Amino acid sequence: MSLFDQPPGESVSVLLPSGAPGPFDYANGGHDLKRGDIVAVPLGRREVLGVVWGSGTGEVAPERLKAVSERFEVPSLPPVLTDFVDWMAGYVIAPKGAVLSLCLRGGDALVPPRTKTLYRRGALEPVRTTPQRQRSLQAAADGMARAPAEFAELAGVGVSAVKGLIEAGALEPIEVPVYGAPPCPEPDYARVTLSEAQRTAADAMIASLGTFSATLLDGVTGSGKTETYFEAVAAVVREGGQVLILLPEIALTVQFMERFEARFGCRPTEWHSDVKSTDRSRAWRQVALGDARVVVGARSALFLPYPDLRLIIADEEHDAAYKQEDGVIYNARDMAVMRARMGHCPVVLASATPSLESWANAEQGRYRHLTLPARFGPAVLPTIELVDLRRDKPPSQRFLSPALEGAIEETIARKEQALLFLNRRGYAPLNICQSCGHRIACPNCSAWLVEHRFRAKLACHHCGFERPKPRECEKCHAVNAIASSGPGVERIAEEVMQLWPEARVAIASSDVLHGPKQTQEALERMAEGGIDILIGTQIVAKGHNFPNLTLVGVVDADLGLSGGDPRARERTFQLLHQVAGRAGRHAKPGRALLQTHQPEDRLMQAIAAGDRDRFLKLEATDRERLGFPPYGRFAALILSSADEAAIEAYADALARAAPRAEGATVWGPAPALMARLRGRTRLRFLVKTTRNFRIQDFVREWIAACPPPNKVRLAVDVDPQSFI
DNA sequence: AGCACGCCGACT
DNA sequence: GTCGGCGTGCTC
Repeated sequence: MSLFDQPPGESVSVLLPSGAPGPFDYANGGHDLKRGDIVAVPLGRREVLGVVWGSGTGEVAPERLKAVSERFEVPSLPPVLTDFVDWMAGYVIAPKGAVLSLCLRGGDALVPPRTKTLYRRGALEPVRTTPQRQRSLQAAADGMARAPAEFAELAGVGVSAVKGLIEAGALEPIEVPVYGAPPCPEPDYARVTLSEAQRTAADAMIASLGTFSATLLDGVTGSGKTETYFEAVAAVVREGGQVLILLPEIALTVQFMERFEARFGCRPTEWHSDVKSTDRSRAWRQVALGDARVVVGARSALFLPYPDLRLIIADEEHDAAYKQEDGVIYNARDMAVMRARMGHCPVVLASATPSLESWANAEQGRYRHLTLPARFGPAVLPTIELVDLRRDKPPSQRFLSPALEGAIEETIARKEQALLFLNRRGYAPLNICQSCGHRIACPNCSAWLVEHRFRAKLACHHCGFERPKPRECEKCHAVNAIASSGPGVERIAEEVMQLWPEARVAIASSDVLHGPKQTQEALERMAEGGIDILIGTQIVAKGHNFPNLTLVGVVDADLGLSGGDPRARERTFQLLHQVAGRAGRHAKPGRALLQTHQPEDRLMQAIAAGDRDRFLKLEATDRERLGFPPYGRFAALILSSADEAAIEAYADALARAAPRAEGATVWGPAPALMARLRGRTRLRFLVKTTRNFRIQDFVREWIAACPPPNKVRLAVDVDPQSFI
């Protein structure tokens, strides 16, 4: 696949990573080109980047072809990556160019790196020798290339003595890139003692190297999943291959890097959208050259040009953040499985609360299932209790039940820490006029405006619209009648500060903490005991270890339970499990209180009983009965337009054009989850098919029969997160 | 994606 | 009389 049959002088097909269609044919311009080569080509009156994709299609007459203008002096995209782009574009139903663009986010990696001149021992002997020259040549005897000043220092001579040897040709210059290979992780840097279960799991992963397989590494928080898969990482590094470790979000990388360094003696190559452009281009190049041995990154790290990838790990595989929701819509965890398959290497999916898909795959034997049962070290699992809000009611306009309030009181009296979890930013999610019932909504989106009292604003969490809180109702003009309804983290903080004025209280949400660095700092402050009561959104749910945290209170465990979306239930379970697991991770026993209106729901029962598998089994049974994933397949078509008439006309046409096929059902058009977003109307079709149905072919055929008009944007979401 | 071409409103 | 709004269409 890497070489063409054609002699030079023939045409090549070039894929453009822009929104332009393509690929386009070009004359090869005298360059020796093969698939994966990165080139510059003329397009219209511009010069754009492209990647050679194959031999010319011949669709355009040879005399009308323009020629490739330049072949960049960078490593080509490896065949496995170009093949992966082809496959993925077909799977997610996106233009190939759009998928290719994910592979070329290497900043300025295409500009050859700057070089510096170093010197090493040359062939010539100096005509005259002096003691200084002697010592300098001794220093150079090891053959290493160094800067003149380094030789001078090493030999204890002046720089001019070294310059003399350069002049005489005894030291010869070589050009080296300003940055060389990154430090290589040392497989045996730190001594690790693994439990028997960890050892068994690690050995199984190591034994699987060299061919494709998928493994679910399943272990409760603190069971030592990371140490376990680090053993497989070490094995690959020992053999000289590359490893990719995917994390669902960049906030987790900060802590992960330190952990990796403690185990391997140096930091891995980091890759995510927050990595600055110089570092990006360096990383891209080091990966392409095979010098970067271990890459830790978010979704986009999957598209780096690894020439020798031998292991992929997707940590926290259940995390919804693996799903890219705009541009090319894909789930990086699923794509990682296919990337591993195409690269003939194993993929390890790690989680304490596996996604139902991965769990079912493991149950059915498609994935290897490695379980780490016990908590590692002295800690015990927290006891989880349900607080029935129907009986244990908070006082009016308050949100902490007497039971939770009492537990917090005891905790801070013992000088221990409490975490209150509420996955809702701001002060109040809704503002209602008490006189007429009017609710203040976003003018651009179908969403209520959320009150942010610290900033004294009402804000839309979807488009960024902001306004001050009005004194007068815009509908009935009643004055001072707008009441805040429901709690956000700010409101819980207010309640906590009233109840315990002397306690040190902090809020952790994305409004307060800007970026991974600030988040890390705040969570370190918590870990060091600088906070008594932390009130946080899901930002606090993951990854961090708080030794003195013994109480977790979930203010509203029912959030995400209404609406009947099975995936939302699954996510609620994962989040509650994760957040409850924050309590008592060290020597002190922990306790979690979940405030709920539906303690009899099997989700709540399973959480309280710590019976994850029973929950998964029951949910799986439901999904199987309904033909929902993983027992069936979904694809969503999302139409959006600023023009109401245009979108409705197109939705009608699409509905009429829907192909009929045994095993496929089309629902819609229905208002999308956010029926209005940023001033655009959104409608959604949902295709549901049986498990082995070729859903992509169905959707492609449908769209081809009825392409969207100019004013309407159509996005296809294969395997959507939401089933309703 | 860019960038041109083209066909209608308010300006020196 | 033109300058410029952005809808439509093309780029090998």
